[in-house]
Amino acid sequence: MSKCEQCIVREFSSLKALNKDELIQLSDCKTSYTIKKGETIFEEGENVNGIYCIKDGICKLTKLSPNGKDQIIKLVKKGELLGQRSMISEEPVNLSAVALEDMQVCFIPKSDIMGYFDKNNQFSMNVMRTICSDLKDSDDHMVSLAQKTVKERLAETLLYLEETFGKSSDGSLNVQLSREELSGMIGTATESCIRLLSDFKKLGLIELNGKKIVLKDSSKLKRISE
Amino acid sequence: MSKCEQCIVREFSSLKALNKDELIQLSDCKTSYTIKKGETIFEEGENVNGIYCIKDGICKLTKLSPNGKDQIIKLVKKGELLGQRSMISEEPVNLSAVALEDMQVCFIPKSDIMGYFDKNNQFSMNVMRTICSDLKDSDDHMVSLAQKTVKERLAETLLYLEETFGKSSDGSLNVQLSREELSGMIGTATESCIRLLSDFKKLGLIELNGKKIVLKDSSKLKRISE
DNA sequence: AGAAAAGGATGACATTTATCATATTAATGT
DNA sequence: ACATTAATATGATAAATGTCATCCTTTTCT
Repeated sequence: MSKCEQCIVREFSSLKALNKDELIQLSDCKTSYTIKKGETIFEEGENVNGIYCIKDGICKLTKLSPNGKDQIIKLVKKGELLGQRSMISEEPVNLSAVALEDMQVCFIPKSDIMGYFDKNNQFSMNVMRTICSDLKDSDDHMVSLAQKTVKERLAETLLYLEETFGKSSDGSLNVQLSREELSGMIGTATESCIRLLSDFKKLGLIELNGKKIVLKDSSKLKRISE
Repeated sequence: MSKCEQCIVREFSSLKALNKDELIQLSDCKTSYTIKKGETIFEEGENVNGIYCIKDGICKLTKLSPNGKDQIIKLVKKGELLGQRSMISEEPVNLSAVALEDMQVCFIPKSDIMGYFDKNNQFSMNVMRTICSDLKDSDDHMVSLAQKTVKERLAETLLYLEETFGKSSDGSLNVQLSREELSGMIGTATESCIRLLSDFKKLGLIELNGKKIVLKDSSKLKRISE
């Protein structure tokens, strides 16, 4: 069993407020899982009863629309926590979490984490600030979806992906999404997304190589995204 | 100066966790304002440095899109608080608040409310739960904007307005929005919104009388909204 | 009251986006 | 390795939505 106090990713989340003793305690109650690409961590409507700490990998948070399509609400990466909102609201999770690549996650039962919520003020403030930040992002995203064209949203999303996940050695985005998933992020039909990617490629803004996408002209993409 | 401990609307917000002494203290530091319809309470980017408690009236929270249109993120009514997210994040507000009708609001400086945040656990939990609920609503709204047609969103919004604000004695929605504002809620061009309202009227789903809207067939609207 | 401005409604048309069909390419299972 | 399936790509077309122009109605101002 790996030890929380030696785990680097805790520094990136609200857990950084916990002291050494608290982290040692945490190590005893957590469960580690390996999640394969495509597997579900939890599903919309489930009672999760705890939080997941992402040690490695990226997952998507999706919500099923009545039309049968999955809307991607957020991508979550190494160092972030899942299930905080649900834990505080004492409600089932409202989103599904599905791995986009192989993941390492640790599950901490609600009973074990809620104690720090009362005792460790800094920790609860961190959680609150994270949720506030999510809310702000959500507001911004809403304006995009409501007011921007699909083309603008695609450009915006590509820039967001590069900014958030960086690029790998070959220059391509460090997160691989299927065309369908990318469509699920920008809220459009898969074919429309593919078509616009082709357009961007013809305009020399990006390069496509299977799932790999390289941004060639970020400043022009930036201009399109507004 | 009116007294918080005698104010009924506190029961509807996170403030219900405060005890009598705390409320009496609050009365001394709050400032009451009358806001006329159309006036701005605060603007996107401002440092608000406190929260507003809405004693009476309704306001819209909007965010300006790069295309120049105002997207309405949320409507807020009597009993609710404004500026909580900004206060916790210690950031400028990300939304503007504009009165949709004459309002009574009380402003409580951050310095006076933050104390309860540490001392009164129930109060801070209430605030958190409110923000969590906003986040959940925001996620739902996002899926609507991304995946539903304008017609579906209009039907959904009309039902939401009736559910949230009720109807007045003549059966019309108890909140009056201009066509432009309604468009700003559903994320569409004003003309498109007007056209669809006319369609709904021709189908006998609603009645229009100036700004007044009466829902005549909620179950059919419900069916359209999915 | 009357003028001016704002808001609402509607037609004509352009543009964007979705849908359906089908081809091509890549991934997967046995 | 080959068949099967899934993912990507593209064309043709329909449907949804936005834009511009114009007219009508209501509100506001003096």
